[in-house]
Amino acid sequence: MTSLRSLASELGLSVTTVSRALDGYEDVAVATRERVSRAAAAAGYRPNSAARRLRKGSSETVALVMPTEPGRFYEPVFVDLLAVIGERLAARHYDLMLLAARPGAEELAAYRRIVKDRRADACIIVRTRRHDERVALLQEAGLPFVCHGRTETHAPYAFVDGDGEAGFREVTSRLVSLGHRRIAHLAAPDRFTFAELRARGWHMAMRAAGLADDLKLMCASSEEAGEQAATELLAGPERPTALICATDRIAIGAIRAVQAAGLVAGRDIAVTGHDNIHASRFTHPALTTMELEVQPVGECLADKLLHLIERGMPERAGDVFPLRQIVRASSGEAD
Amino acid sequence: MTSLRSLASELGLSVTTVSRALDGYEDVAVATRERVSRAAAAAGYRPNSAARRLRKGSSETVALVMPTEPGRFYEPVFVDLLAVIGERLAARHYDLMLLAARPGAEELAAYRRIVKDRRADACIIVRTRRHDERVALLQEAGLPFVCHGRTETHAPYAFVDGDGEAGFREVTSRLVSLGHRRIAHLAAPDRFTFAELRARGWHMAMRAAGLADDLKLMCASSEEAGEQAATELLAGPERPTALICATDRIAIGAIRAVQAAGLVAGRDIAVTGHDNIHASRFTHPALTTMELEVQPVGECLADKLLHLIERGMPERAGDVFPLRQIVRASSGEAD
DNA sequence: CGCCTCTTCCAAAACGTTTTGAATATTCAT
DNA sequence: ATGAATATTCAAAACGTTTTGGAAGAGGCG
Repeated sequence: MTSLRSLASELGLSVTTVSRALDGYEDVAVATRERVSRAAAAAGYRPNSAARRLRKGSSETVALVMPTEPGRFYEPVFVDLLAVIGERLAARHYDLMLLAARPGAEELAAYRRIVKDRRADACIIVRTRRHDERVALLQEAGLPFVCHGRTETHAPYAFVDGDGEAGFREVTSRLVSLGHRRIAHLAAPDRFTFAELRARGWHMAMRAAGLADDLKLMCASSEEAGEQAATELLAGPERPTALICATDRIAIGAIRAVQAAGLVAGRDIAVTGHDNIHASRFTHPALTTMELEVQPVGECLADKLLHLIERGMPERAGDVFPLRQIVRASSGEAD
Repeated sequence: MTSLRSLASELGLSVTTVSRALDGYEDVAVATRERVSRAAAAAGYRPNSAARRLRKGSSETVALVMPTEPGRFYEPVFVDLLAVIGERLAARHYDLMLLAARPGAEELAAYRRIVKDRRADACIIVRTRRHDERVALLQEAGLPFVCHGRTETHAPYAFVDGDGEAGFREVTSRLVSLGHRRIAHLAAPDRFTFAELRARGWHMAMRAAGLADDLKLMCASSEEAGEQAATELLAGPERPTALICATDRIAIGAIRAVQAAGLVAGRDIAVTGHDNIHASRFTHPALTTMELEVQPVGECLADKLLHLIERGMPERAGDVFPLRQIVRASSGEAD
């Protein structure tokens, strides 16, 4: 392990000069700077991170606390997101630290530790909620963070999100133009911002079409909850002809409910979801859904994070990405 | 942020004594030790990790390099595994660092950096291959590591794995006892150890039953590859009556191939997989498969890692966990 | 009392950087 | 030639911990 000192003695320079040369300071002669850079590159020198962190008081690390709800199902896309972010951060010599904590007290304690011990220079918040204590905590502590998803707060904050509202407006309008009139929405729990936004999209499209937007039921994002909620809607006085579901998991449950009612999804009743999870390709009929592309989102998130750490709040604090609509058989649009 | 120094001056002791008291050294009076512990607990003191790392020369970090093959599909279970491991490590004040790198040169470079800069005290190797350069590299470097999955090496090494061989023996025998005679195996690429082991299980069960074990095709672990390989087998001279697939993704493709051939999976042809991925519940018919429980595996892996770091190779270097068989309709066993 | 052993504590060094404040050359204007 | 300004370089301090190598005091023994 080459240290600054060995480099310095090898070059006949002081440690100070070598350090400043590598950091590109103006007060070291150009010739020296180049000589040092060459020697450092040749030796494969990388500053000792512990020493650097100790001295600078920063950790060159980004933390991500995973909310590990028991039995929670993670979309594979989450891993891809981690990969994209990790790669982007690594290119700038930042580490990605992963913590796991159950939402609630344990989760907040994890964030507090990060803040107090300065374990990380910034945080990534995922599965953002409408009223999010994590956001409040980090804002108060002044620790940079970027949300994957939006929250409701006064203070400006950085986020990256998919345009769920537009996405659900679009799918709703499509079904309206196919002749559907009783279009129901199976919403996710409204503590999550994404659930609120998707519901809003459906509401807006329904009103724009002059249709009643009261066929709405809220349920957890699981197949079981979706099946139960859909069953309830199908048994109601005004049976809907379409079920717009907040997530694919809910939609998969809804398809089962439709089958159980002796109906055929995609023919008698249109069903749509959101996420394009792997399973959505293999339901019967295959699920019409929409998805957020992971690569640009991950890169945007990482870039915002770096900007936030090194240069403060970026010009555009929040970025909303369009969703890609994926039309399959379950929505009865195929012809 | 309370430092050792502030604690010391508050207690009227030297920094040395406080440090040693907290580390439980014998050469500090019991009374003092307790007084210090109490004060530290009250102040919520945690040693500055950068300083600690710098001084001790260890990083108190475990690294996991994700192989990010382009378009690679991650099972959600991978995230759960991360969560379990992360939690277990956190309890012992170890951080989990996540790196992303494409298999090959980039991946090895990542490991080399970890070794050279001592970025981590240990590594976790996932998706272990039969001839694994990562294993060789870490063994040579003397950096502790635990594999998720097995490899082929002379030197002893630590691993945690599912008993794919027994699992595939079992499912094969079950089908034999149902009357199947031409049972094919759709194997995953044999550079992965798991593929080899699962194939071996199938081989052994077939031979034990006195059946020919030549109906075997290798393909990538994707729906497309599975479909193509199954189509080929189904078109062969001796059409198999059962397709034992190395992974659920292959099996899902196989089910499609069966349908495309005008046959019914679970009635005309039995299909089975491995992994119990989310989608396996929603194929038609639902897929018979097997799974490795993530909680005990993750905990075992983390414990091995900690043992390796702090006390060297554990008594039992490798642990093989039984697989849970999940019988659904696709194997025609349901009646 | 002198010597030794234990017990308990501590000052100082060390880990490898970055940063501060200053010293030493060099150049330029007068 | 002299002083000021500028361009380079560097020694030393600092970051907060752990570890080394004693020191001071208490107690026991001859």
